[in-house]
Amino acid sequence: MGTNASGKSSLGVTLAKAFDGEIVSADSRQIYRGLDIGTGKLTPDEMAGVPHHLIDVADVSEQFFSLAEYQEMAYRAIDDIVARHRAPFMVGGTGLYVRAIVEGYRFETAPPDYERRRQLEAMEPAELWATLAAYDAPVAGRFDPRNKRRIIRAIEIIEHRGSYPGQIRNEPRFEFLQLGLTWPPEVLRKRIEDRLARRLDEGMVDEARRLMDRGVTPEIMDSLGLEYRYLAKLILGGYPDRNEFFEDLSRAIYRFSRRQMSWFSKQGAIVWLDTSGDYVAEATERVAAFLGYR
RNA sequence: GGCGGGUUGCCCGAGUGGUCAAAGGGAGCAGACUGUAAAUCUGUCGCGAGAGCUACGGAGGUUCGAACCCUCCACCCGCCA
Repeated sequence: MGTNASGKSSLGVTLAKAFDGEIVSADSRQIYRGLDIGTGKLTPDEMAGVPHHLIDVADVSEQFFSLAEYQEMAYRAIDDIVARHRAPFMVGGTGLYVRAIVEGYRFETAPPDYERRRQLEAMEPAELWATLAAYDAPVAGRFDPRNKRRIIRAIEIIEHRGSYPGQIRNEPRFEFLQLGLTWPPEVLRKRIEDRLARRLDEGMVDEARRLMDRGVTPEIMDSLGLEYRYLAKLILGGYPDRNEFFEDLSRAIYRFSRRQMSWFSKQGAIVWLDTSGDYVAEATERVAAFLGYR
């Protein structure tokens, strides 16, 4: 199995084609139907006959698509691919999704309680943290008092099962070859800007407008982050001109990709391809070796 | 030509005699994060290991002490002509 840490490109398709594989997307936004241009989904043509899984499997709504749901669906897809004697290729840059599969995260069964969350959400960070501390002071000490979202989840878990779990043992289910791509900062910037310009040409603004017309609220748009967050702001008149929008968004994407790097570079087993060389060839060799070809 | 306002660190912007290397924001850089992860959150941010050095348009001056007061110069901006 391979994973591509940054940039979609068609490396995944190329490899899947070469090794009789199928793709399992690890992209937290391509999960959603209707987010196409802004997430850079491949067109059927670009997929070149390679089956893609975990794309367009959820609707954008108030209820988020959780990591646990992702894991469950991904496991199912991978098992299915393997059962048909084909090779699964995970592709995508959502670090947490990749890790949940690669390391075999196990989750506390504490499903989100949207009602309760609304109440907690209304609290001030300090108050919220105090609530958690009242349940379990040592656990509260591990959380940043200002990070509401994570504290809310901790409270949710405690209220659901009575206590906060200690270290949960992972159960990796597969063996992985992990491949990653990186570029020098200036190159990365350039690629991001070019890609953004291309998406705009492809009608990204209209896509966002359509979503909003269809009832996706500005709050939800905002929670989707990056393109959709900034697009909503643009559509709602939050930008004096397109240039400022473009700069803001491309910077945000750049920052995000740095965060991705920060995440993946902790992933010890990842093989970073030399992007100044023929990385497609390098990737192909690595995969061949991993799969035991020659 | 006259009167008034302005010039602050990469950018925006606060600061009107000491506690100012200078609030705050942005950008940059680094990082955390096991049920929203393109999310959420944090640290750092003039140079130097340090003593210290360099900085608030420029040059002088007042003062024990100036980004803050005075003088001249430069540029920008309003109103009058």
